[in-house]
Formats: sequence, C-alpha cells, structure tokens
Amino acid sequence: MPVTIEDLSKTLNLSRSTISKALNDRGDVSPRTRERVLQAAHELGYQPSAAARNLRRQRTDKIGLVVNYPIHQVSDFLAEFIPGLATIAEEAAYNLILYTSMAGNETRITNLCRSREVDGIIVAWPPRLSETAALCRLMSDERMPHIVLPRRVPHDDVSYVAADHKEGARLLTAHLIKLGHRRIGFERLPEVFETDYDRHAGYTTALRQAGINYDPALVIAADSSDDDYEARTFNTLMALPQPPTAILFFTDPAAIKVLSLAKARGISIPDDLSITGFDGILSSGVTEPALTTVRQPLPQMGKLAVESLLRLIADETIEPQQHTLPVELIVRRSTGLHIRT
Amino acid sequence: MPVTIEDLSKTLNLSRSTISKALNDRGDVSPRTRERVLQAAHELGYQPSAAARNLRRQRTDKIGLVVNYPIHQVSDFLAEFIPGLATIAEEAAYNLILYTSMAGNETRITNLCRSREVDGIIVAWPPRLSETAALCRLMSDERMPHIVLPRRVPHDDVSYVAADHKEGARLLTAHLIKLGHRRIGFERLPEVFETDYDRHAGYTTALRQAGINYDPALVIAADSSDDDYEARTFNTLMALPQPPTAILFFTDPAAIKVLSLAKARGISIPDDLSITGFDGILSSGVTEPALTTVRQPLPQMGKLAVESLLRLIADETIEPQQHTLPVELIVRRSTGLHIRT
DNA sequence: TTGAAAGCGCTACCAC
DNA sequence: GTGGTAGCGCTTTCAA
Repeated sequence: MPVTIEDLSKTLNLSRSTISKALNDRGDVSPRTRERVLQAAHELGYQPSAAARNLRRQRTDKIGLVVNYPIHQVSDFLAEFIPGLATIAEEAAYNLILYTSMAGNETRITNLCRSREVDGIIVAWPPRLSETAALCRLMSDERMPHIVLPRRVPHDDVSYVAADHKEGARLLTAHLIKLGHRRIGFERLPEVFETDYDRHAGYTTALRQAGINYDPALVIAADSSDDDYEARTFNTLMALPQPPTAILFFTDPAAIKVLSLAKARGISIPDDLSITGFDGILSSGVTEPALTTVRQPLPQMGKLAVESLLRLIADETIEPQQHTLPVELIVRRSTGLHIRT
Repeated sequence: MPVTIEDLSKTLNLSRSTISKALNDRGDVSPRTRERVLQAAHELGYQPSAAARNLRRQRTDKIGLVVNYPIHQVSDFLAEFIPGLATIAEEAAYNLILYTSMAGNETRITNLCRSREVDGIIVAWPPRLSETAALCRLMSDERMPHIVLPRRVPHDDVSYVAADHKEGARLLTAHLIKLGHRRIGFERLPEVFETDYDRHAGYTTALRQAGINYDPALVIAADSSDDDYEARTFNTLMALPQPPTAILFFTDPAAIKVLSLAKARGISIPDDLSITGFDGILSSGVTEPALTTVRQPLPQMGKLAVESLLRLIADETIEPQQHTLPVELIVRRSTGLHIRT
C-alpha cells in the first residue's frame, strides 16, 4: 500500500490539512512544522496520489495528443513533433497522453472531453475542413481548450500552429523559374484543405510574379487513398502533349517514389526533369540525386503548439492562438537548369 | 459543469448506486431501470469522471512509456513503435502516457510509481545494464508492473521484448563471408550492453562457422557520445596495414554517413568495400547504393510489449515475460563480391 | 431489485 | 499557525 497523507498525519500527530499546506507551500505553516513534514514525507516515501489530486483539483496536468489520421502514415512526422511537444509539456509539469485511433470519431472525442482526463487537446492532422470545424466546435462546447496541428484553419476562433505552405510552394516554384523552367507541373492534395490551398496559392503567385500563364493541365489533383497516386500524377503529366520540365510533388516520399519511376523509364533527373518534394524528411537528403525540398520547422511547431495550448488552459478567455511558421528552401540536386530548346 | 452521476440520480429519481450498477452492468438491475438509465445517460451526455473512477478503482487504465534516452536520438524508432504500442493499448481500453525526460532519474521514476498515475510502465532504451537492473528492482519494490524495450536484460526476473541481435549480426557476417570476404570489420557500441554483446556473439559465431580467425584489430568499440564516431571507426579500420574488405556498422545512420565519407575518399562501395547497417530504417532503402541491413520487427515488438505488460498488470504473480523476436536480413547493393587478390 | 452509506486520498474553507 | 470538516464523483458493500 502506498503511503498516504493520513499516514503522515498519524506519524507526525498533525492534521491532514496542515500537512497538505506544508507540502504545497500554501497557507501559513510554521517553518518548523514545514520542516518536519517535508522530512517525514521524504523518509516515508510519500508521493501524492494522482487520482485523488486530480479529483479534488479538477484538473490532471495532462494534455491529449489526438492523432486523427492513420497512425502509421504520420508516425514519421509524429517522431519529429514529439520531442518538442513532450519537452515543453514536461517543463511545465504536464504530460502527454496519446490517443491514436479516434480518426473522425466525434463520439470518442466528446467522451474524452467529458471524462476530463486531460486539461487540453492537441488535434493532429484532422480530416477535411468541415469535420475539423465541427470537431473544434464540439470541443469548444465542452469547454475543452484545444489547438490544431499542423494545419491552418481559416476560422477566426480556432487556434492552430501551421507552417507557411504558401511561401514554401512559392519558394520552390520561384527556384525552378530561376533555373529556366516555364512549364512546371504541380501536384495537389485537396483533402488536406488549407495546406493544399496555400501551396497552390504559392505556386500561382510565383508564376504570376514571373509573368508565366497558369496552365490548368499542369495541375493534378491527387487522392492519397489511391495507393499509387504519385505514379498517376507523374504519368498524367508526362503524357501531356507538352509535358512539364519540372514537377512539384506534394511530399518527399512521393518525389522519392518518382525518382525510381523516372530512372526505370530512362528519364534522367535533373537533366530531363526537375522534381521537388516537400517536408525535408531525413530520406530526402540521401537519395541519388538528393531532393530539393522545403523544410517545415516541426520541432518549433511542436513547442509552440504546447505553449499556446498551455496558455489557453491557463486562461480560457484569451484570444485564439494562430501561428504560421516560416519554412526553409533546401536546394539539392534533383532540380537543375532547363536549357531552352 | 459536466454531468455527474448525481445529476442522473435526480433526473431519474434513482439512487446513485443503482445508476452506477446499471451503467457498469454490475449487480442486479431490472431491465426496465437499466434501459431508463442508459437512455438518460445518453440524453444528458453523461460520461464518468476519469479522476473519480481512478481514485475509487485504484487503477487508471493508462500505461507509461518512459523513454530513457535523449528523445531526439530515438524519435525515429519511437515512431515505429508507437503505432503498435498505441493500437494494442487502445484495443484493451488503455492509453499511453509519454514520459520523455527522466533518463537515469531514479527519483522521478519512483515518484511516478508512487503517484499511481499509470498501471504499468514500458521502459524504453534504458541506460547501461547496472542502471537498468536498479531501475527494474525499484519498480518491483513499488509493485509496478514493467517491461524493458527493446533490450534484452540477462536477469531471470526482468521482463523484456528485444530483437534477435545475435542472429542479425550472424546473418550479416555470413552473408559477407559467402560473398568472399575474410577480413570483416565490426563496430561495437558497448553502452547498449546486451545488444552489443549479442551482436558481437553473432559476428564471432559466423566467423567460427566459416573457420575464419577472429582478429581483434578488426573490432572497434565506438562511443556514441563522440559526435563523429562512425568516421572514427571507418578511419581506424581503413588505416590498418591490412584493412578489411567489409565492415558491419552498428546502425543504418552510421553506415549512411560512411557512404558519403567513402565517396569523398574515392572508395567505391561495394566494389572496394562492402558495408552494412542495422535496423532497416526508411532511408537505408533510398541511398546510392542502398544499404544491406537487418530489420527488427519494431511494430510487432511494440505490440508484444504492450500485450505482455497487460498480462503482468492483470496478474502480478505471472512469470516474467521474456521475448526475443526474429530479425530479417535485407540484402541490397552496399555489399558485393570480394575478388581474392 | 433498489438504496443508504462509507470511503478512495486529497485540498480548501473556516473556525479556533 | 493549526485542525475539523466537507466534498470532488465514483463504486461497493450491506441492508431493506
């Protein structure tokens, strides 16, 4: 049986309240008493029961990380977020509870809110926009502080931390234009709503700034439920009467797959075709050629998400926390000069 | 304010006990009453308070994942474990709480045990053997069910889930021998105790089976606190009067680093030198040449760890759970024939 | 079949 | 400066 405050009380002939005060530095306790209590607590190995504390204080000092996406598809990203998330949380004496299998399950989220087993929720990779909005409203109704990661939500009252995807796509496109490319393929992934929207906006912005006409034939909407979507994007674009000389893929893994596809077809990268990824995962640096890509500041995003959430927990009347973090263009060997013919 | 059992009680004019029984399918409750309770619970949106439940039942339905290693150094592995861990846990109605910054901190682990905020602990990447043993004894003293991952612990009373590193190293070595290599370099990492020991045993076994003499000069003990240890291993071995024609590195990232080191030095892989990694991370498949390596069944290991821990939680008198899982040799292009001179 | 009451371990209020 | 007491929300005897 663990040592309880009652045991201390008996040992020291002091009331439970006094002991509690001494232990929590609350109220007036004589220095001498404090000392005795601390001493005895240490000797007996007293540690307050988390459950009893939680019940009494009506908070748990835990935050929930709700992963709203097939977990194995995002575990790479998770790995980069977790150090930031967990470190900041623990510095603030909070812990992280992982909830992985509640994708799109409103009931389970509702129950999580109502059971009050966490003080706040980080919603990671929520599904399409309408569902995300519904989820957030639901949590608001339950008065559960929450923040969306890593996606921008275009609603004034929703907190989120995201990367600047518009600028990322703009940087990549501008980089290709500078290399002489004029026909630049672009892969979309509409299901990730604002992320997709922002990237597309960055792409068109770069084209406009360079005075290049937007050609809808060069823009392919992919569907990640299709196992082979990157191949489809690639094939569709290369089958065009005038195929592009460069393609922006939606993710690094997509671009990496295309690397081998191209090799198999005798298309040399970057001599015949430049391609880019997005995210800057570890693998993107070791392929042959290494990928030109854009890196999101995942560790900082994780930190910021927790910091913002803690702020929302501390004061629920605070304004929504909306953060868009800068990205970094990484130029490597998968993009090269386009020689005009 | 959340709906409590008391609210239901008032609404239905039933006692709290009856409601609790109806909700938990316990005791005898008339079907009609049961129905009414369930109905009202649903309508009012009742969800039991986790804290109150935990306090009363003296358990939390949570398991702790204590990461005993600088988190950013293992987050890649963590990512591969987490899907298995979390999925199995959630199927059994448990959740995972992450504790990342308690490396080597016995006090914090003790406190975690005493606060009873988890029902069991998975100790991931514990430090050197003696500390691991101390940690496990400590948890045993606190009667906290626990299991070590992903390392074998050579004590009868400690539960663990590990991969078969001995067989992994044996497979790699035998593969190289079959390719004609006789002088095979081997990198050790003593700090990971049994893992290192087992790998070394696999290496020597393969040599012995092939009738090759063990040459201590070919075995380098690395120190991961040295930022550049793989370069040091590589340089030391290649500076030998008779350098090896193949080297087993301790991890994939180490081998990947050496890939570029070798290229910079004009050493062709695998023509001049064969190298292998260990772990089979994603990147190992996209390098040029791709790495020959050994894959640990991380997802299964995660699953098994949770299953075993749940068993220990359910029945603390059960025998220790010790599991060593088979590994898989992945032959790729970083190893090639050695032509005798 | 239902209900009253005790109590899990803690904190906070209010007397003293 | 200290202690008595109530109560957080639930489950579990035990009695009716």
